[in-house]
Amino acid sequence: MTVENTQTRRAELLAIAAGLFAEKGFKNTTVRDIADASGILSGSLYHHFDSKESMVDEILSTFQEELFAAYDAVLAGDDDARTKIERAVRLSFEAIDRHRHEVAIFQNDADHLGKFERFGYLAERNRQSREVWMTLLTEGVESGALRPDLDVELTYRFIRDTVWVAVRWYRPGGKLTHRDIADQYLTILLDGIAHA
Amino acid sequence: MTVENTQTRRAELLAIAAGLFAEKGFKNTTVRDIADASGILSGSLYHHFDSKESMVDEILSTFQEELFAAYDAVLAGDDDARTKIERAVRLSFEAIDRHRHEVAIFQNDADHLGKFERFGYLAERNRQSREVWMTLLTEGVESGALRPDLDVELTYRFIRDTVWVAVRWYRPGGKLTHRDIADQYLTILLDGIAHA
DNA sequence: GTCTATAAACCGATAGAC
DNA sequence: GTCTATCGGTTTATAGAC
Repeated sequence: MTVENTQTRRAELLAIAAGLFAEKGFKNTTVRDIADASGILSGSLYHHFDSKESMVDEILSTFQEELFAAYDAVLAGDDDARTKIERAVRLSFEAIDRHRHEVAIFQNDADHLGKFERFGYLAERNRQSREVWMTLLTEGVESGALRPDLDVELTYRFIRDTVWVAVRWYRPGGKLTHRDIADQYLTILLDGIAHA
Repeated sequence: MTVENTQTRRAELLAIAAGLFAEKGFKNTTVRDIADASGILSGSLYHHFDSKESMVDEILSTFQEELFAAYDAVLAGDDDARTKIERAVRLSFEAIDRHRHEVAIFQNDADHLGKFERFGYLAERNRQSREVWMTLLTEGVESGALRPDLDVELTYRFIRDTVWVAVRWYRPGGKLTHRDIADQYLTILLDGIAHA
């Protein structure tokens, strides 16, 4: 088998594993589940990967690398504060659309996995995410785009939670695109649901 | 042992189990974990409960009964639409404060448990919750309290998600009380974060 | 009401044939 | 690259002594 096909097979297996991890949880997914879904036996998986842990490791680290590169691009841009916040929110919903398995795994299992040394980068990424949002929100308040009496820390948690938790019900190909949902969420977040 | 003490012991064991289920997840908590934390051996737990499943069943059903009685009281009241929405939100944060283990278990494990017949009432409670919020929001739009162009279905999901997901970081005795958090969340939800 | 002891099933992972 | 076969450990749950 060529190098290309080997890497393709590896990616295929990881995609199958990601779907199962997202659906059932990491601990609740057995290597036999992954092997069954892949049409091979459990022992054969160990030709491709060291362990079940190394599979979820590769899934999460690859995703996080791509996600944070996108956040960095927003931060480095020269848009005003409000536009940057909008871009960061839209980017997150796009990640849910394109990588919903990875987002779901991160949401459901990162806390537990993060306790092990091997997954220390997950906690580091959490800090990095907090820094991105706190920077954007503080800039927003200082520039007058956001209400001056805002509790920035609480607002950060509010945005983080509301955005990522949408992975629980969002399905690509549904009535609303990820762009529609981002629009609606931004309207509520910025202007509220009360009648003006 | 008296009936009172027997029931007290049962409640003690359930409280210990709830804490572990909330922290590590239902599947990831072993009966040995529960027994260890209770100061007895795993076999002894089966004198009190049929199975691990029946423990989480009792924990969740008891909590849901109390929670939905509270929602019903809000619906049955004669407050205006906006006040009812505020009361329902505050009530949810109070539930997170008083029953955070139960809320966490519901958030993390209800989807998976709900697939089994025994836990069919979880899906039924979800429908009931949706009905409560859809009623409140529709009433809010029709009375002019909420923006007329609101996507009610999406707003329902937004509120549901944002409220319950707070159980991930809220800890009683922290800097902010559950009342403080409800106030801030309602301000953001109703009026947004943008500068007027 | 708790303990001792253990059954029966399931889990992650390995060794070696093909 | 996959299969056969299996090891060692863990899990839920049970039976019976105390």
